[in-house]
Amino acid sequence: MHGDFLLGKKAAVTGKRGLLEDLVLNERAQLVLNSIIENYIQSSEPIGSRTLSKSIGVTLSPATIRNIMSDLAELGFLIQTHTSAGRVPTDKAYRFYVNSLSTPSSVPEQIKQKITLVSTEQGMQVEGILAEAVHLLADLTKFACVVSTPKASVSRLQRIELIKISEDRILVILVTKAGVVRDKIIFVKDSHSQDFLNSVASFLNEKFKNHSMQEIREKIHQYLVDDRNRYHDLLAQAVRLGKKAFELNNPGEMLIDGQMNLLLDSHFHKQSSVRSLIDAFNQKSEIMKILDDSMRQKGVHIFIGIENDFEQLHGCSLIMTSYRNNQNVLGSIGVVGPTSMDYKRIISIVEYTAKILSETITERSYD
Amino acid sequence: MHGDFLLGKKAAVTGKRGLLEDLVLNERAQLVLNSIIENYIQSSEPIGSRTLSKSIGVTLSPATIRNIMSDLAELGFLIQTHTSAGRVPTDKAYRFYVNSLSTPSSVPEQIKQKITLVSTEQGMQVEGILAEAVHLLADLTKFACVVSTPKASVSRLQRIELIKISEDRILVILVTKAGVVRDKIIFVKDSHSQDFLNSVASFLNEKFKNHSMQEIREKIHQYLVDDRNRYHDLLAQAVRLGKKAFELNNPGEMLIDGQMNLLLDSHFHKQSSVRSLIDAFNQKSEIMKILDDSMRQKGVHIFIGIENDFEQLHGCSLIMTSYRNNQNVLGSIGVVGPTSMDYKRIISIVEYTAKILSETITERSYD
DNA sequence: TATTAGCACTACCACCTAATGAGTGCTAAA
DNA sequence: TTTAGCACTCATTAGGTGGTAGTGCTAATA
Repeated sequence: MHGDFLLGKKAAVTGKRGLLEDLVLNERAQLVLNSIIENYIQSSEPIGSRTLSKSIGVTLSPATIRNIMSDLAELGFLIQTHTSAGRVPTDKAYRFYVNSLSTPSSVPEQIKQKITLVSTEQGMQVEGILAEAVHLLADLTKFACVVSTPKASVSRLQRIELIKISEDRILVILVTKAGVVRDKIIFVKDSHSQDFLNSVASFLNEKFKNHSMQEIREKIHQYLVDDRNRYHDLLAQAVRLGKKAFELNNPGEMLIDGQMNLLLDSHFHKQSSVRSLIDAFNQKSEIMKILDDSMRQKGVHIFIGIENDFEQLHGCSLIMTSYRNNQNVLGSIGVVGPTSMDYKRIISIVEYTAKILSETITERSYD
Repeated sequence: MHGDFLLGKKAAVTGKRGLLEDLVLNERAQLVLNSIIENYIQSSEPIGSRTLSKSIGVTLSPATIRNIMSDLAELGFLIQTHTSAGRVPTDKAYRFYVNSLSTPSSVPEQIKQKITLVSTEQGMQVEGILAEAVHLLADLTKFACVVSTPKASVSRLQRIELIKISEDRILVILVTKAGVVRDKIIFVKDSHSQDFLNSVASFLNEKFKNHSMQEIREKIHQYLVDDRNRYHDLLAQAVRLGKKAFELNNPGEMLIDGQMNLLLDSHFHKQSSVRSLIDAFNQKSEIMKILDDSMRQKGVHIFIGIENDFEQLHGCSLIMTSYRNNQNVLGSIGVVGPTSMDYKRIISIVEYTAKILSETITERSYD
């Protein structure tokens, strides 16, 4: 293969190729590639050999650069839109570039200040804080941003209240450790007195405080199948009401902001891609999956182009990370933008926003 | 003035002109105007005399139609984008057209069925129902749709609960007659026992049930300034907590859906107008004003072009109406689209959706 | 052997031109 | 009062041109 000589020593010695992680380009090729990528991120226009030979630090003639570019193209890092056009980085190139970003660049003071503004208001609830965070992120990045609300199943119970609202309706209030208040109304056949509901509530509080909703549901299920509990009246009723109360019927929600930013972005101006983008954002469940995935991992999670599982977002890159209260992961927040986004900048902003968001929520939590 | 002969008898006799309401065009002019508008709504392209002479029912030569069109243009109903282009209706024309729509067209069965689907799920809260309604509306109309959540100040109290969450935090739950549950956390200096909070809550419930939040705030204010109450301890504390609890800190919210639809619409494809549209939707307070306005009036409220007070929406038409629980107006819902929208269709859909929305919410209310 | 200069070639782009066609207004005839 | 006819306007389209930014290849150079 032609491009072989571009491979750095490590790869040349071990002979490993094809696996991206092991692929090491020689210094000059790397310089050229990075330079192309950074130029393209700036200009959004195909980069030619002459342009590059000027903007690059080292003195290399256009012809030399052409040779290098040609090899990089052969290795799949660059493509041409047409014969006589400059080169454009591929997803593979971005991946290489992002992997080579060692030191996470720090957020400029000016932007830090903007982010610190999040939710100074005391009365603000968690949902409000999330909305503000995602709005801020959209504003700073000029891309679409998403945040998932704290997962009901993993949140831990701080307090439950049962309030009789009418003969057949009971208002259930769940307060989680993270400070999220969820309310829902359950319908019952038999009327219960408020006093009775209070006993049930304090029973549930005592038994289940600090447990996750998931655990609670499992325990309730055990009670239900255990015959011995059948004759204990309060217990039986409590369990029956508790089952309804802890049934989660909201499938986990997410907030989106700045979708419109994407439509303005020149990269998505082709009619077709706009359509599918809109569809993508209407299909929240798919995006939710990606958010869920990045909850399970530490640090910032980057999906470039086709690396995410949602086909309609294959033309985008996603930068996702989780937010926490203390050490408990609650949900994730991130950015959806063109593959040619300014990764350094966006990654640092997402990271910092998530950090501030975590701190703000932790302050308000009951742990 | 040239166009005088187009005026119908009523106007010609009374001599009233200039006021749009009194302006009556003769039958043929009206036919031509309506035909132009309906054609334009369909095609979004300037209508020429020849095209019209074919599509119009009556046999009129292009030349005759040209004469009529020329007069209509002079009266301000039509404009030309350039000399040799066909004619396009003005805002004034749409207003005339909408005013002349006497019988509200009925919603096709097929669409009715779709709308009936709203919120069959029992556990759904009011906010969820609103979200579904606005999403449905956006889907059916393919425009941007907005709905305001029930105004806190006019909603009437069904029940208040105070729950001690930590030494300095109290969770306040407000349930309104319309079935809306609002929760917020208030911070207090002195710790209170749950028992005490219960007494305060039952005092507040007794005193204020069925009163609007606005009234309640006023009454609490009276208590506060009345010296006689100063020595009654429970009362004084109750009032103090109540003041905090009923302070409304959410400025009234709104849900938006289908903004992206507008950006796809050919009418907004000029770069400049897209920008300002996006800005418009980010500035929710202005749209909120319009929604508030249309709460105060009965029936469907139509703003054509510059008729609304928000300059950035001067290129749009808005179809707004209120939704209710029983007879109490809670908020409003509507559509934002191009001035050349299919008024008949959109009006009927908005009307019907609001009707179904009202019914659904009424079913769940406590009145 | 690696680099570079030179050259032929390609394809987009911006510009111009001419032809087309859908529209108008005006006038005179029906 | 209506309409046919005609001259005119102007957006749109297609074809043609030159310029430009890029390429690949080859031969000369360091």
